[in-house]
Amino acid sequence: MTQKKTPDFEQAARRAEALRSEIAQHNHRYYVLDAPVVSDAEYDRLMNELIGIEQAHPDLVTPESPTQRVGAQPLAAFGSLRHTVPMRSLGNAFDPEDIQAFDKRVSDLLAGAGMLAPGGQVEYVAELKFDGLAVSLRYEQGRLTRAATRGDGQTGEDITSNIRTLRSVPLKLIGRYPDVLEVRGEVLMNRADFERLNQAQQARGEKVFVNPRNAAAGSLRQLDPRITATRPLRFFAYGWGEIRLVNRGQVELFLQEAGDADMPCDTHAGMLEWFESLGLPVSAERKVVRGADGMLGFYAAVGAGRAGLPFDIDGVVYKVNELAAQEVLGYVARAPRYAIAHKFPAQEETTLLLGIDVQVGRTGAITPVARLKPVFVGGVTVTNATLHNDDEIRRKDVRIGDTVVVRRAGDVIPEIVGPVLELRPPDAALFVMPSHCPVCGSAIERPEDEAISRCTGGLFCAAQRKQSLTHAAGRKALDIEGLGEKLVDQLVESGRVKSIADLFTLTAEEVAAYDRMGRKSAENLVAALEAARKPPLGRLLYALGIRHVGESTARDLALRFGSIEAVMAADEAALLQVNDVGPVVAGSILRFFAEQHNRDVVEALSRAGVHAVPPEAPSGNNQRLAGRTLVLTGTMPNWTRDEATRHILAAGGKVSGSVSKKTAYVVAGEDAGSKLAKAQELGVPVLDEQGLKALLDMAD
DNA sequence: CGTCCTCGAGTTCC
DNA sequence: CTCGAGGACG
Repeated sequence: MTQKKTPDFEQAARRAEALRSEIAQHNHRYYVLDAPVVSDAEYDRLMNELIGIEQAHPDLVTPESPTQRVGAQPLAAFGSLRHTVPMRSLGNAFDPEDIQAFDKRVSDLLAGAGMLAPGGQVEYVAELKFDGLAVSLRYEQGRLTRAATRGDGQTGEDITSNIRTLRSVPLKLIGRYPDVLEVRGEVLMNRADFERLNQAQQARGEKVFVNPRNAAAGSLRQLDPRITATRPLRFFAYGWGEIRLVNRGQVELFLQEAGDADMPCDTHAGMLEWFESLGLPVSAERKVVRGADGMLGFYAAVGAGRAGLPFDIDGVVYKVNELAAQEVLGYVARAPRYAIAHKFPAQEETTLLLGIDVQVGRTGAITPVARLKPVFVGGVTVTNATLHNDDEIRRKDVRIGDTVVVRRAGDVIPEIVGPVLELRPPDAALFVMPSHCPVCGSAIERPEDEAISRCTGGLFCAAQRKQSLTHAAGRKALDIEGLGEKLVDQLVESGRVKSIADLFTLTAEEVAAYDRMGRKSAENLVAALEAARKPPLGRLLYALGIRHVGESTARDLALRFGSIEAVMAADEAALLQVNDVGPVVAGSILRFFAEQHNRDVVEALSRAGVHAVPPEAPSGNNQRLAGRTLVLTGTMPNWTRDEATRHILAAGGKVSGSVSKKTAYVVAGEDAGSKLAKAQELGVPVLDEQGLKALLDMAD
């Protein structure tokens, strides 16, 4: 084989060029238009063919070849790059009033400049505000030459070789591109890709990322572009810095002369379309709107569809559409006057972890609780967050003094997501589980195979005594209204109340003597106690707080045994007959009633006039739900969850908390959550309140 | 013995 | 709501 095969070489060159253009087109279709026309396998085949040709003819390799995305060697450090046009930040708005004020300011200024007819409405482009990293890409003669992070707005880090690995970023523009184009946009990661990346990181024992934003930032700040190449990063263009247009090859024009006939467009919306025609990815979630109402409408629509987006956003952005109008409005300090960011209430914030205290639960469970520097997140101020247990703290690697990310996800309960390691002070302290209960001084033990540490003090521990009283007074137990935490504290500390039974000997006079208790509330409490003297047996059993006996098991025990004496007399074999009672639960019940002080409480309750009502045998008429399990989710228009539960139980059905194949129906109300999705996934029939009533033959 | 289902327990803020 | 773990079932 000789090398002098000119026709061969030319054929290879043509083929290589054709392949590059085809691969670039597929990239464009896949990453920009989101409409691929070839399979991954076919794409790989094209790529492999190109690699083959380039290996045979190294002269044919060009910097824009898709094989060269990961060409550069690892860097020792990032260089810095100065932005020719600064990357500015935007003013922030949080309320509708802020937006109305913004619209008024813009309208007044434009009307003053004669650019808006009296009473006319300003046109804006509304876009998403991505929760990623702002970057600037510089194209010269259509070729990607430089890429930089935002940095301080004047100077950023040179991340050119990392940006080149993003397949959604074209290495070469298509169509009628200008001499120089600086594109501003955002690099981000889809939530699903972020989850997958973290799983892989964990499996390899490498550090996991706190959120998609941090993952994107970490990926972009890799000194080795080969690592960046493996990370699923996306890019969206939304603005520009320097633009140099060539007018018949001679005259240089800058954006500051927008409105000039040689600009390819005279609106922001037109500019975004132009970007698309150059092969740059632009988010389709954008809209031209008019006035404050138009902006707020977009905000509401995006807010409603937010969970359905594949990536995180922290709000929306409005920009005056006319470029000439933007120019008139100009800048104030560092932010443009023609644009504003309308932020969603943050769902994640960072704050300082001041300390970790422990709480003692009803069963003695010791729960570490994070004390946080108060932080406003998702509409409320958060100061505490549970850390669950030792393992959890170690898994998340949070230390006292850390700056931590706090989240209030879909639900209400705040959660510590993880520490921001870059901000960890050198003296950050590890949490140490105390060896003795902070309340009663008893030893804290953690069984070999369990995650929870427990105070061994039992009811000797004031904390456990208080918690068990609160539990017994709860809505699902004896339902004693007016017995709040403050009063329980006082009753226990004064020694007046040692067990549930003592509650029923309280008089209004006595209660009124305690702090913050008026005559009236004391009487209300005594009345509530009176009403609680005839609880259904299941509720009384639940109120006792036997380990592993919850609401549902207590009800099953009541159904089988009919009286508390019968439960106390039952042996293991008898207990095992009950639904959901196995050796562990049976052992727990036997041990509970073997304790003399627990038998004493039952006895004292009876003397205080508390007599449980045996459960009615299921009434024969209307047992249409017998043996069926239903799951409730969301808020129903008329019934509360408890009411619906009662009706279902009365019809012989069961209510469970989780959806599975065995679930007969899911009853979904307003704001139904993940359970509805699960039901649809498993093909479980879904009812609304009307449907449930029809099922119960109670339709109104 | 393994897998799936369900129950229990703990939790924040207003 | 979510996690962990006990129980039921194949």
